[in-house]
Amino acid sequence: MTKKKNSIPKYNFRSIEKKWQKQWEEKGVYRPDPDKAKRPFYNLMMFPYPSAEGLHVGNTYAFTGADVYGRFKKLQGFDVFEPIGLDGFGIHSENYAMKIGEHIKDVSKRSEKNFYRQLHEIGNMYDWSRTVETYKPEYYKWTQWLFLQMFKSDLAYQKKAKVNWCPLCKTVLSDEQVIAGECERCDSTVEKKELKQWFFSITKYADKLLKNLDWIDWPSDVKTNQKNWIGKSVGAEVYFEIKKSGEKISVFTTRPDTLFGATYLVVAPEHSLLKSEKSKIKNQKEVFGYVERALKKTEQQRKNEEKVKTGVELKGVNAINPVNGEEIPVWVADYVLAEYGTGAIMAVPAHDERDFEFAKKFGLSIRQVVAPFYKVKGKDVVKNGKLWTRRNIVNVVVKHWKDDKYLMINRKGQEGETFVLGSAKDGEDFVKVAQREVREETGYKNLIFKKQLGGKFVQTFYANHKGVSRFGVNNSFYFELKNGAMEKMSEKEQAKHEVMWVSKKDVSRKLKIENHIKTWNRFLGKENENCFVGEGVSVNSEYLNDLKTADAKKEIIGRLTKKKQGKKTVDFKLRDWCISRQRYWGPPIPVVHCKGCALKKEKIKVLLVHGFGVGGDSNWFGWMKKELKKIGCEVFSPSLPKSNDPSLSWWLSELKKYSSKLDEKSLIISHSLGSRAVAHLLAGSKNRIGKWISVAGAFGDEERKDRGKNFEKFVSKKIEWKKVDEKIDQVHFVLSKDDRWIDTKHHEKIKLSNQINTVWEGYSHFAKKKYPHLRDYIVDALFEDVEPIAVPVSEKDLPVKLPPMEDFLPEGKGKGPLAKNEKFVNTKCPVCGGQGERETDVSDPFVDSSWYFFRYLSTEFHDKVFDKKRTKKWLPVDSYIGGKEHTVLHLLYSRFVTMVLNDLGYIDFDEPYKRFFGHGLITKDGAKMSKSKGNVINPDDMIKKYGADSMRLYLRFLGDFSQGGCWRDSGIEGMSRFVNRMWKVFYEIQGEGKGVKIMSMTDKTIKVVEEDLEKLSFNTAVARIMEFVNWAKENKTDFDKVQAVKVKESLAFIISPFAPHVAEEFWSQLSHKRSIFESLWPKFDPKNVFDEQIEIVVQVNGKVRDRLIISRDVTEDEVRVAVLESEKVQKYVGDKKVKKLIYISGRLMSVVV
RNA sequence: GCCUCGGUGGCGGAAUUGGUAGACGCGCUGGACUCAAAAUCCAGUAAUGGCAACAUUGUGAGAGUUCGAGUCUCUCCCGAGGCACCA
Repeated sequence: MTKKKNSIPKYNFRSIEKKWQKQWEEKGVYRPDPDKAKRPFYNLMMFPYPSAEGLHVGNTYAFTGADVYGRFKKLQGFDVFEPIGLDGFGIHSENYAMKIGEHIKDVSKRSEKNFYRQLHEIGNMYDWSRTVETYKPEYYKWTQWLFLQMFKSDLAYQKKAKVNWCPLCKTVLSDEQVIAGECERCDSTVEKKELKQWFFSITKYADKLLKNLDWIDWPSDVKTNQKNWIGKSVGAEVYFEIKKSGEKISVFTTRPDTLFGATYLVVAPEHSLLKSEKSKIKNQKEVFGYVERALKKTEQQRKNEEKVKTGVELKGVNAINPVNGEEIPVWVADYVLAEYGTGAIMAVPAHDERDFEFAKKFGLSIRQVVAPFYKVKGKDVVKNGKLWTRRNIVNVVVKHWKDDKYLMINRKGQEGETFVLGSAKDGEDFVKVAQREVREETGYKNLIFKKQLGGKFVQTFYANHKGVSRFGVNNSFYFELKNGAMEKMSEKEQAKHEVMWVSKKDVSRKLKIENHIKTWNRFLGKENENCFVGEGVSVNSEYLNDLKTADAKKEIIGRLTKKKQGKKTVDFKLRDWCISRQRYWGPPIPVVHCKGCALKKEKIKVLLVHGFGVGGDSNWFGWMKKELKKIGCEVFSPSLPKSNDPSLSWWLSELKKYSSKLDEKSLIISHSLGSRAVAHLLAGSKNRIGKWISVAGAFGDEERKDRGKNFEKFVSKKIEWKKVDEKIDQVHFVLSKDDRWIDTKHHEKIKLSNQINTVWEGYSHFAKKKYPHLRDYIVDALFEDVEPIAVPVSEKDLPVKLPPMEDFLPEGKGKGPLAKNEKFVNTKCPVCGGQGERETDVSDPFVDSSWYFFRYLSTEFHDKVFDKKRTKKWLPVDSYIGGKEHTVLHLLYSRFVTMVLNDLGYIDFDEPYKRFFGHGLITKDGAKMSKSKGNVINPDDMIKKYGADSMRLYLRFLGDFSQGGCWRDSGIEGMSRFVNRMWKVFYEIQGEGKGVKIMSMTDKTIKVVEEDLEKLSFNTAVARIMEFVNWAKENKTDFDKVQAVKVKESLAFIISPFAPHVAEEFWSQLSHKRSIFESLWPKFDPKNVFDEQIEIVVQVNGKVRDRLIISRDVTEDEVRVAVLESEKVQKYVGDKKVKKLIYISGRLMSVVV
């Protein structure tokens, strides 16, 4: 059998792809040395959330796209690090597990395996020795570490807050996860719930997050998204005094220049003024009824009722405008939000649409304080903020007494017709001026005033006859004539103007002057200037008059600040980041709630009062004192005078020294006769005291009277229990049945309102040195009212492992499933060692993903979050590619975390990503792919059918990477054909031809593909490659030996980022031993990029008429000659004169005739 | 309502940033090979008119700037994404 020479092997993608994937992994081609790499390049892509359904084609699209870029960088000689991991914690995964009734742990295990298999098969250059999974303790140990750093830097805090609660997911959502009042995930209506939550103070970094956007290399739309989210607005706080109360109410405004136009105030339904001024409100029923209804509204209702403004006036409450002392009404309305600004606004209806609508609805006054400003032909006649010469101008529209015609005049010697106009002095009645002007210029005298046409507007103009720049403050009026009666006019006056009546239609045509066009438009109702929100020139504002908005703002803020009536402020829309999640599948927040520590912090004072015949440290007192000091109490245990013959008054005067130090949180412990003394002490005490624990208290009157006169007096004095009751919150009477001195019956007779009788056995009269049981009892009583404080778990105890739990379902009561796990909850306090309770919330999965890129390079270190040196070497990330849907949340959070780590000195940069690129979405049949629509493409099927290379190529080709595109089955079909064609062409080129004359194609292609790759313009790069293959095919038999190698090597290179397996196969066919990805991208020869012959387009009057093929280095003169000689040009030029010749070098010549 | 990005053949999409509109691919039409089909190969393919060379029109609509506009300016229409009573 003779083997056919140079037979073409079949393109068997299955075996090729497997072969190369295996070799890459074995040889570690994609494992850069993290410490020694010379040209590090961190090519990051957003790690996926591993759904159980497996990799989505959308993921494939994103990942292979990022990989193309990474491979290109590798070919350029960079040590590219391209890691992958799984963002597996979170509600997504948990909900899915719940749905299919399996445990989340099992589901995750399976998903991980499946995902990693798929991620291998797409042929990316991942470094598989460094993966990161957020749900593994090795990882979340450091997520918890991050929380601790936040906690220590006062950036993590707990707060009771109204939060977004999703009733279906049974957890809290961040503002970012609420889309138009609905849960991002399950679309149920989000409720407001008051819960204690953990927050990160991202707002402390608002300014920096915003500022850095100025210089980071990100697409502008991503930047604007972030800018809007941060929502900085610069403005002022202005303080309004409430009349007859002295209380000041602060409002926030971005337009302090409109202060003179503030005609009322509005407060949010939550505003404190409603409480503080409650007594003054005359219509309380109405007001508080409204407030109650407003507060009950859900987000959904607010959304539905959007823009229908409601509100109630607080009758009897008036505010005083600080700039003019004017009294203005105060309203409550839910269009004012409590969370933004100060929860109160000054309403300027003339210049704010919401206020305008509100004022119109409730008949509140509207005052114009800003006039729109029109510049005439770019001439700005403002100097030092002031306009030059000012004129009040009156424009007058006059309607005929019978016809629908309007009065116009034509000034002799001037072009065009105008309405009657004149100027007025300040303070003059403009209506009268208008009438006067009409009379003087036209003679008509019976004018009826109809209305003013809109507010003032300002316009600059050049007063020709005076030779100065002026600005006019225009006022437009509309009059009707009662009849044609006229005044006699002098001939001189008559000669000045020609008067005419013009129909509505013609008026528009005749008007030439801007202010009259404006006037006319207002008359026609085309221009609504009642509410003007733009910037302009201040009017009706005393000292602000004639100032442009920007200057007026500065002026008013200056004045307010001086008089302490306001100040410049900045407000943000950004809120703190709520990280608590009441779910199971997340990293437990590493905090213990400890009462012991809270107690220590509070330094509770305890007074020990001993009994008959002993001292302050007798019996168990000395020991108890130590015990109480241990838990942080301040203990007094005085030895009372002459305890063998005790006088009540002596004892009391001694005790009073201490009782004056006690307060409502303090505790008194007394024994035996001491209790009796305490009862008297309390009865006569001025201050209230928290608790009293009386042990074996001697309150009876039948006790032994044979101990002396003083003692007798002591026990016979009656106790005023009623008074005692008023001074004490809680009383414990601790007794022992076998006490031979004390009868328990005495205690039963005492009936205090908060009295607890505790009777034990075997303690006799409590005269021993130690009673641990009593101590515990006392400590419990102390702890009862103490709010525990949050104590961080110590770093060496991390991770706080998520305990295995069979039942991980949320209950929806505001606490997470971990709360059900007593073994988890009960723990030792890391600070005091006492009994503590673990926090049962887990943290938001966005915390996991806010720092993962720090971890990849340090996965082998278990004693530090990351290696400083490596981080310095590789970060910030060189290229970050991911979905646009994360442009607000994830990117903002990770920027925040980076800034914090920078401030804490862990890193020396404050932005995590040098370059971010947001890719588009991939759709099917014009719709998003989703399981419910049944239009999901599974990458597994495609790889099986066409191979990873064809799929990778097709995904690059179907559209611009940043725009996304539409998946079509016929498209990948075509791409598969192309790959086969290319395969064949590669083998068909034998290099046995005579040589091809023009070889510029190779260099040109390398150049353009290189440029496209750098721009991530993958679709055009693929098109270029196709052109190259078409060209190679056309010339396949003509290449000589040298040319053949060049063409084949070039092909291997340009295809390699897209179809790495095929490229590698080509490369090895060319007898290379090492991977193509270990060699360098070919350099094109600039000389070869240009063709010898170029084509010059010839246009006549902008239309293409001819093309000249000409040598590359022609001069302009030579082109000109050739062009003018061209027959086709001659035909179009004819005998017309050639006006001009425009030459674009090497491209085009345009003949203008 | 506001902000951002888009609107180009039958379809996905190109166009050096003001300089040949429709690269490249899909689809379609015709042809070759085949008994036939698939695959493959060759040719054509914006519209209109013409046998043809060629001419005219043409980048959502209208206007403008320019020798020349898909690209710049203004007005409007449509679509996508984001924000939404943020003072």
